[in-house]
This record gives sequence, C-alpha cells and structure tokens, in this order.
Amino acid sequence: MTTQPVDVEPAVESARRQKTRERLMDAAFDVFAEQGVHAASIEAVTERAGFTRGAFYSNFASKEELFFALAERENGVRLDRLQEGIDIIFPTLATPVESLDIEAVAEIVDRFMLLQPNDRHWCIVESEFRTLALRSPEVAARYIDYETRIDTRLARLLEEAVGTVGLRFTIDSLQATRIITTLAQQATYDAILAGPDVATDDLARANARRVLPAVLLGLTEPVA
Amino acid sequence: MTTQPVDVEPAVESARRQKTRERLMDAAFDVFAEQGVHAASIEAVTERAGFTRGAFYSNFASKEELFFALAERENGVRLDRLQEGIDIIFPTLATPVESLDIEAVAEIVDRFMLLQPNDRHWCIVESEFRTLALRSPEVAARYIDYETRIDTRLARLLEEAVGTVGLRFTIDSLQATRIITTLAQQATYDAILAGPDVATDDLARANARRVLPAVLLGLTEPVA
DNA sequence: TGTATCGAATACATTCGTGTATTGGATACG
DNA sequence: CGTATCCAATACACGAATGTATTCGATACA
Repeated sequence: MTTQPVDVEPAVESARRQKTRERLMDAAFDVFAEQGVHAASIEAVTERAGFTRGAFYSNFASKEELFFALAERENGVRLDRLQEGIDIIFPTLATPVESLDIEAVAEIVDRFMLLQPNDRHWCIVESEFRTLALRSPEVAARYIDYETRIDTRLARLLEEAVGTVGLRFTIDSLQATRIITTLAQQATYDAILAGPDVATDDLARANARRVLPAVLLGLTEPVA
Repeated sequence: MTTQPVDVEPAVESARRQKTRERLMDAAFDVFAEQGVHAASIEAVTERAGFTRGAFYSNFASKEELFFALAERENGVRLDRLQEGIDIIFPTLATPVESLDIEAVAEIVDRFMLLQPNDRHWCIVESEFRTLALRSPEVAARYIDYETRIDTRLARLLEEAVGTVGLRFTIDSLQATRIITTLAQQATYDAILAGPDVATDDLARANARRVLPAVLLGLTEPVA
C-alpha cells in the first residue's frame, strides 16, 4: 500500500476564490434586500456580481449557504462596529452630566443609534431572516445565535453608558437591552415604512429619540 | 335602440363563490405561514383547499390579491376581537386594585395577551407582511393602515385599562400603545423561536408578563 | 516555455409554476 | 323538463430557474 495523496483542501482559500465569494455576497446582499431571499434567483445574484451561475455553483452549495455566509459576515461587521463603539461613545460621555434628566439619556440613545446605522438593506434582510426563523428551527438557531452575540455585547456597553450618567437598570441588563434594541429596530422600520423619499437614517434616529429615552428612564433609577 | 341588458355583476356574490373564496383564504393562511408568500405556489394553495388552480383563477386576479384579501379578513377578525375585549377586560378589572404595584399592571398585561392570542400562523404571516412592506411602498401603505386601525382602538382600551387601576400615561397614549404592542409581539416571536415543542401561547404570555409590566409602569404615573 | 491546476463560463436537460382557453357539470330559473 | 348561467376542472403552451456535465482560459509552477 503506497502513501495516498490525500485530497486535502487548501487551508486558506485562494485569494481569487475568496474575492469571488465576497463579490457574490455583496451582490446577494442587494438582491436579497430588494427581492427577498426566495424570490431572488441565483442568476440574478450572479449577474449583479458580474458573473454567471457557474461562479455560484463552484463557490456555494446552495442559496441557503450563501445566505448564511452573508449573515455571518454582516453580523461580524456589526459586532466589530460595536467594539469600536466603546472608544467612540465613552470618551465624550464621560464628561459627567449635571442633571439626570431625559436629555442625558437621549444623548446616550443618539450615540447608540449613530453607532448602528442600520442601513436599509441590512434592516430588510434581517427582518426576512427573522421571518424565516419563525418558520424553521434550524434558521431560528442561527438567528438567535447572532442576536445573542450582539445583545450580549451591547448590554455591557449600555450598562456602562447609563452608569456614566449616574443611572442603573432596575431590571436585568440583558432584558433591558433587548427591550431597547427591539424598540430601536421598530423605530428604524417606521422610518423605512415612511417611504423612499425620506432620509431613513435621520428619521430612524428621530423616532428613536422620541421613544427610547422615556423607556430607558423607566427602566433605570439613579444610583444611590 | 333597445334597453341593453347591462352585464352588472351581482351586488352580492353568489354563496358558492364566497365559500370558495373563504376556503382558498383558509388554505392560503396555512400555506403562506408554512412556506412564505412567494415560495407558496398557487397550486399548493388550491390543492390544500381541495380545488384545482381553476378555482383560484376564477376568484382572484393574482396571488397578491389573495394575500391582501386574507390580510383584510384576518385584520377584521382581530379588530372584532378587540371590540369584544372591552366587555371581557373591564368588568373584572373594575374591581379597584388596592396597591398600584407591578402586580396590578401585570394583570392588565395578562388580560391583553389573552385577548390577542397571536396564533402562530398569523404571527408568521404578519411578520412576512411587514418584511414585504419594507420593500414596497404599496404594501407598506396597507400594512400601516391595518396596524393603525388596530393600535388606535387598542390605545383607547389601554388608556382606560390603566385608568381603572389608578394610572395614566406620561406620554401620548398611542405612542405608548405602539411600544407595548411592539414588545408584546417580540415576546410572541421569542416564544415561537423557542421551538415547536413548547406551548407557544403560554410562553408568549410568560415572556410578556416578564417584560411589559416594568415598561408599562415606566410609562405611567399615579393619577393625582 | 510548457504543463498542470483551479475556477468560472457554457451548454443542456429537466422540473416547476404560470396563465389562458376550453370544457364539463351543477344549479337556478323559465 | 329544458335551457341558460355560472364556476370550477382540464388541457396546453410557455417561460423561468435549477443543477450538472463539460469546456475553456488564466494563473502558478517546474
């Protein structure tokens, strides 16, 4: 028996391959957002990316796999952004606020909304992601995983942020965070639903600023 | 010139026709929930209803029309249920609560969750409805319309409900209502996402009971 | 420069859904 | 009864998307 040359796949994918995958994900991001994951044909995605279907089939096993790769990537981007956020939010907040009024809280909210510019496309894709998750336990597992990673990190940030203005949560901070993110998301939805003519990001922030401070105040108390 | 027999369509559709439409909507409800509006073929819907595609094409112009007819119907059902809710919620609540603590508020929350048993199917279809609305201004218009009708009525109910336990909202009651419904919906999503093995409705209520009272209290104050 | 390999393009067969045009059977009505 | 009407069933033609099997070209490497 001779030593058999094992078909080991290269530890690191060729640069070319990786680039193609990225371009396909970029295209998929747009097309999925515009047409929906199911409605989007593989051809539409590859065409948008400047390829033919051949490129897709030699890089992904299925549309599902492409979708999850995309979700994974985008979630990573947002996790990273959150990490950077630490450096952005706190230096300025640290200047202690005088009165613990609603304005101080509104300021926090505003920072966080700026930190997560929930670009239209991601918001739509994520919304579909959740809908798909409601239908399929497998999808749900991934959805929950992503959401948990984000919210866990965000919870630490938020806890610290309210602390710097002299407040603390009256309920579990992860709970509180999930309430906040849910409402922030809703604010973004409302902005998108308002139509394509409005400045979505600005409106989303305005919506959030109108709703969230009251809630945040309701969920916190002055630290003794 | 003789009087021409005008081809006027019967003011009231034939009973047979109406029945077929209802059965198609019933089937569509299930199939849309299970597979998604786009993934669901017309054939799948008609087959589930015990028809062939001929029945569909002689009753609806498109899948979209069927979807909107379904949404209209289901929204009506839920509006009616809300109306009845008045008689269900208040008689018992009216017995004034002694202490304005979180328990009294939790009781209100529980009543409202029972009032809107957001059955799994409707919850999923509504979630997809919203996702579709994010993509299309036409769909958005309908979505907002439905949502507004529900929330407006609900706001009146809620305002009265918190009043009966000696509270009043510190922000606009419609605003507050939308916060509550958003979080209640989230509680239901979480329950569905938990998997098919759990009692969705019970878990949804438990989730809501854990989250909503704190928020509701945060948005109200004792009436002077 | 020649050759091997990798990855995208292409060609093809097949499946699936759609919509229309027509038929057939039931019900209402004279 | 017989006939007209209505509505769902059926048959058919078409287009769209899929996945595979193969080819072609570029890059890497001897």
